[in-house]
Order: sequence, then structure tokens, then C-alpha cells
Amino acid sequence: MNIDQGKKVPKKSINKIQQEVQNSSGITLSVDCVIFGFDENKLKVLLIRSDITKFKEQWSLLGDLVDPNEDIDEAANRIVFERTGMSDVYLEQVQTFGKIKRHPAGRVVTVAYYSLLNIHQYSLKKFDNEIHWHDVSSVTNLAFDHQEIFDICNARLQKRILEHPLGFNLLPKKFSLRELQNLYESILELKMDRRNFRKKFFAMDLLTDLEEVETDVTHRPGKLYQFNFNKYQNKKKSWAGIDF
Amino acid sequence: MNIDQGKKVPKKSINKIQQEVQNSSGITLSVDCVIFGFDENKLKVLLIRSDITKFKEQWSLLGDLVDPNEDIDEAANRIVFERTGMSDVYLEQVQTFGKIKRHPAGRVVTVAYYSLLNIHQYSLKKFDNEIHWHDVSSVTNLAFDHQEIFDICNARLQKRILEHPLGFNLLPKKFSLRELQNLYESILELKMDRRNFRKKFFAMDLLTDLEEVETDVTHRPGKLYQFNFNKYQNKKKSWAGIDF
DNA sequence: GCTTAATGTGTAATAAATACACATTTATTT
DNA sequence: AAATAAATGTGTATTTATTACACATTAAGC
Repeated sequence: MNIDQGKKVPKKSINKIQQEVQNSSGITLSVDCVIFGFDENKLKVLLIRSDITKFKEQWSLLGDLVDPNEDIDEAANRIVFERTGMSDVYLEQVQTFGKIKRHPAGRVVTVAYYSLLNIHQYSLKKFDNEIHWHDVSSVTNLAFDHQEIFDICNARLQKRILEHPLGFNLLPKKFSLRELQNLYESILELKMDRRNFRKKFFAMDLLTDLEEVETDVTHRPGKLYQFNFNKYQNKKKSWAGIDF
Repeated sequence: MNIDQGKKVPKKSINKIQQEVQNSSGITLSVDCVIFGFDENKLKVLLIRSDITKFKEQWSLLGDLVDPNEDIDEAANRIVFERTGMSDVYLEQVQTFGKIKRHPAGRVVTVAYYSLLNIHQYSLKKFDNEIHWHDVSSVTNLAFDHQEIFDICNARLQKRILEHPLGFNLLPKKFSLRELQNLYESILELKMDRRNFRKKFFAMDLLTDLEEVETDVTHRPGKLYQFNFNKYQNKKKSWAGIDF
């Protein structure tokens, strides 16, 4: 993950978008990103205050129009970069939302992505008090159809994290098993058995024991581990049974 | 599934699309559908001969531009209806492809869907000899980026069919367990143990025994079953363990 | 009625998931 | 320095799911 200051964003207002949409005769394409972080044992999402009149006082996802000269993946990366100052973050396209009336400004079809990043590397522009990290568990009533988009992206993350080692993107390089379990528990909104959780991850044999322990912790420190991406690439499963 | 003759399609040529794209100043949106069928124990896909010069003699997916006044889901349903005469078929959005140069006519972003339908209810317009069902196993070298789109949709189907009871959309209402197993084997491209397959499905308790047997079969006829969608709705799993 | 070809069925062995409790280590308090 | 508090670290028995595997039965075709 590269960190940078983030291009200075001209606080692209939705009214600006409104103009562009209204000048278009056809369909306008946007990208919206559900940017996840993990802090204080809670899953967080980055939201911006909506400035469109109809949705005053509501929060919305971070998004922007796609430029005719950029790939949509590129647009997603740009949005994350402009808002967090981070590049090379994990991004996954989830779904495209194309209901006719989904946006008040006109016909805007949006491609939704979710992103996972290490919140501690996030460099919030302090002057931009319109953007905040929210507890995922308390996100309600987003603007536009963003609540639906958010819910679907959140559900996708919950499913994906059981099948692929994504969670590590939300953690620092070195982490304890307790942190890892907290991460899973907060994403999946449930409690897991500590011994079985550890057994499971040790059995996968994808964690490198760093022979270090936590510091800055007010109790017995846990050992620190690192995820071994290379090993994972070779071991990936290709088959699962019928299960519904 | 409703059957109808299908709106007479003015054989929308890609050159027509080319015009529309070139008249647009921004991004043009299209939908492409991977339409699956199952016949003679083989998974099939419906393709159309490409008439754009660059891709002469290559096949492509069935697609069309999205009208500014229609939902994208609606556009997908329309495409399937226009090409097969069937409505209310199973459709699932898979992914949006938005590389700048993916279409030779200009900036066209396409939303890919796959569709599952009962091929025996398909009413091919006989005069339209540009459209054919192809064995999935022999699909190669499609036009544009359609091979990539097809491969991704096919992979999605393979994954989904293990998690959800989609396969039934490809079969007649009444089917034998042999047909069901053939379907799974052809989609997943592998052989399964017959006893374990049957045990698995019986254990799910989602098949209704119709107390009928196959006819028109040249050997001992198998019993016929029907999938019980209602029962499934109530029993759906909500949790699976970490598994990667 | 004999042959052919597919259907229909059960059990044992293995692997994976779950439930569950106590000793150890470190920081903190007294 | 000793006692306390709070979290780490570890193993086994039980249950559940998956896999491997063979023979009798039924209907059609000759």
C-alpha cells in the first residue's frame, strides 16, 4: 500500500455532478466505493455528508463520475486515493446499480466497489470535516440508494472473508491472533470459539510466526504473526462440495 | 417461464451500435448476456455471429445498448426475450467490464449477466441462422472481450450452482436424478459418485417424489422429481465456516 | 426368456467441525 | 515482594459431513 497526501480534491459537490448529468443526453456512469477500515475492534466505513438538498443531513458513499477516458477500475482507485491518500489498496467490484430513478439528478448508473485498507495508514484531510469513519453496525438511512449498495457490499464482504484471505488488508502487517479473531467477529457480527479459531488458522499453515510479541498492551502480550501470501497462492482450493 | 414469439428483432447490427456510440460524447452502456441451456447432457450457450468487420467469422454474446429509459435488469430481460422468446427466466448480474478500449466502436461499458433457461422451451427464429447454441466446452476465441466475459460468467455459474439451487432452471419441471447429476457434471466438468450424489440431494429433502417415471427412455426408467422451492426458502443456510 | 443397461440402495472409513477447561504469563495493585 | 486481574496458549472427546465402494433390481430390446 502506498501512502501519499492524496490529490487535492476540489470537494466535488453533488451539485457539480448534477450539472454534468443534466448536460448529458444519455446515461452517466459513476463509481461508488464502500471503504472499509478496522479500528478499536470495530469495522468502520468511510462516509461523506451529502450536500444535495433532498438528502441534507444524510451520509453517502464516496463516489464520482467515471471519466470517458478512464477504466472503471481506475476510477475506483482514483476515488479511494483522492479520499484517503492511499493507493494499491484492495478493491473489489461488487455490483452495478441501474434503476432509472436511483439518482435525483438524472440517469446515473453506478458501479459499486468495496475497498479494504489499513485505517492507521489513512491520512484524513483535517480540513475536510465532511468525511468521517462510521461504525458499520450503526450505519442507517444513507442518501440515494446508498443504503442498499452498502448492505450488499457488506454482505459480499462477509461472504468473501470466509472464502479468501482478505481480512489481512484491514490489519497491520504484524498482528496477533486476537486481533485477527476480533476482525472476523466484527465483520461477521458473531462470536467465535477462541481455541477452534486458532486451530483453524494454524492448520491452514499460512501464518508466519514472527517470534515477536505485542507491545503497548495492558495485559499479557500475544505473539505476532504475518500472513504468507505466497504460500496461499500455491495452496488455494479449487473445489468445494454442493452445499445449500 | 413465459413463452412467446419474441419481439421481431431488426437484427440489430453492431454497425448500428457503432453509429450510436460514435454519436455519443460520453460513455455508452450496454448489457451482454451469457445465455445457458442444457441439452443432450451438455451445457450450451447461445451465441450470435459477429458482423463487425474486425471480428468477422467470430461469435459473440447476445447484447444490446441500454436505453436511457430502461433499468439495466430490464435491458437484460429484453435481450433474452428478443433472442429466445422467453420471459421470466433466471438472470443474474455478474460483472461490469469497463476497459477503455474494450469495444472497437468507442467507449462502451458493458454489464454482463448470465441466464439459465430450459432449452426445450426455446423458440429459435428459424430464419435467423446467425444465432446458434454452442457446446460450452468448445467455446473459444469469441469476439471483442467476450471470451473473458464468458469465462467469468461460466466460472460464476460453477460457483453458484454449488451454493444455490439454480440448476433446476435449466431442467424441465420433472426430472430424474440422473438428469440432475448429468447437469452438475457438465457444468462442473467432472464426474461425481452416483450414490453420494443421490444421498446428498435426498438428505437436503428438497426434492418432491412425483411417483412417476421417465418415459421415452431406452432402459429402465428413473423416478421423476420436482424441486421444492418453497421448502428451500425456509431452510436456506446462513452460515458457513472459514474455508480457504 | 435372455441379454443389456441403467436404476436403486447401505455401510465402513476418513476428515472436518464443534464443544469445552485449566495452567501460564504479564501488568497492575496493594 | 506478593497477590490479583486479565488475557494468552493449549488438547481431547464428540459429533457431523464426506468419501469410497458393490450388488441386486427393473425395464427395454432382441
